[in-house]
Amino acid sequence: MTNTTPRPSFLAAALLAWYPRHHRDLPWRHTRDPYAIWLSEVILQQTRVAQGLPYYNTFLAAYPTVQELAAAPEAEVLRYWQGLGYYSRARNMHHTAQQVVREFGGKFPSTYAGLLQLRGVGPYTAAAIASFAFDEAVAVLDGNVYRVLARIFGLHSDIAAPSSRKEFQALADQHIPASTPADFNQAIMEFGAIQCTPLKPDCLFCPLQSQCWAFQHGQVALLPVKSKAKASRTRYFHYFVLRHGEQTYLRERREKDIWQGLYDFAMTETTVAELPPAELVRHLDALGARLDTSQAAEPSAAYRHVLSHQKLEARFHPMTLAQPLPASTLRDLGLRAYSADEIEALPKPKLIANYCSQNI
DNA sequence: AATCCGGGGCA
DNA sequence: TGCCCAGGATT
Repeated sequence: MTNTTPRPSFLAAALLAWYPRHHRDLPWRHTRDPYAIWLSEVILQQTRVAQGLPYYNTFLAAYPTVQELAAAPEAEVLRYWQGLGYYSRARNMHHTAQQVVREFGGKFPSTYAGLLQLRGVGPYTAAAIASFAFDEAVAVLDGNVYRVLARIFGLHSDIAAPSSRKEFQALADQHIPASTPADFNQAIMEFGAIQCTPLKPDCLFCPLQSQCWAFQHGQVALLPVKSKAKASRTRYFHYFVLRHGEQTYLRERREKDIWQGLYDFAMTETTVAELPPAELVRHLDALGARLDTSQAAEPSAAYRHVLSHQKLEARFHPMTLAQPLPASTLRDLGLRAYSADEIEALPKPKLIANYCSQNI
């Protein structure tokens, strides 16, 4: 009888030897609870560990179980997510939590295919949960894995192109050991995050140096190949910070745009930096805003805020109202008056939270 | 296949 | 200040 257990590939063997000696001690590596693993993986989408770690702890303390997350109001969930960005992640998580509770009796699907059906769970997250929580042998493919594979095997396909996905996935699937899929997935991502970094990788002390195509060919800095994103557009936001007494008016952003579900002020947008004074007057008029004095409504300096795909330049026009805004305005624009404490509790974009912390 | 969706770290 | 990083949904 011959031994049919496949020998681990050089890649798996090297990574599995490297991992125990170098990995970081992170809280989600001490649990097999698919809920906690799911939370950590969604937070870590497009987010570094250092940035996501405090959110993970706070979020898990607020919602220790999927039932508690499902029962929470969406605005509260978004408030915990405030500052983390890509807010659809939080909205999708909330939706999925409710689905898991209602349809699956509070238990997560236990297979890659089942997990993939959940909103906000794509190939990466499904593979991560399936392997970490359920030991399914499905290889994760994140930015770290792309980089490690591209360098080790000298793959020059553009990793930004969806078509290269198959090629990298096939390679990863070929190397993941059926016996320890979770360790392999953790190891290859951690190796990319710590050793085989985007800039200045530690090739000198790399256990894979002798078998790394990029190192052997002096092309480490050239791999992976990744096409650049196109230049982003600039948008100019003009916010009307309307106050009456101790109250300030805000509204929930419902339109299909950035920051859906978060709160900001009444505003208008222009394609040039300046808002002509006549336009300002026209907008205030349309709001039915009766100002307290003939104040010149001096706008704030520009707050610049850079997203990956847009550059925002925001000016704030603080105004004191002589009377509350008319009910028709509140209805039409979705505005509501809030106290300072209530504003603190609302989920807001970083830009607005910054402004409020200095001015409200 | 292309585009949209935040924010932070580092040189 | 500019450059780099990184999954999923939508169209």
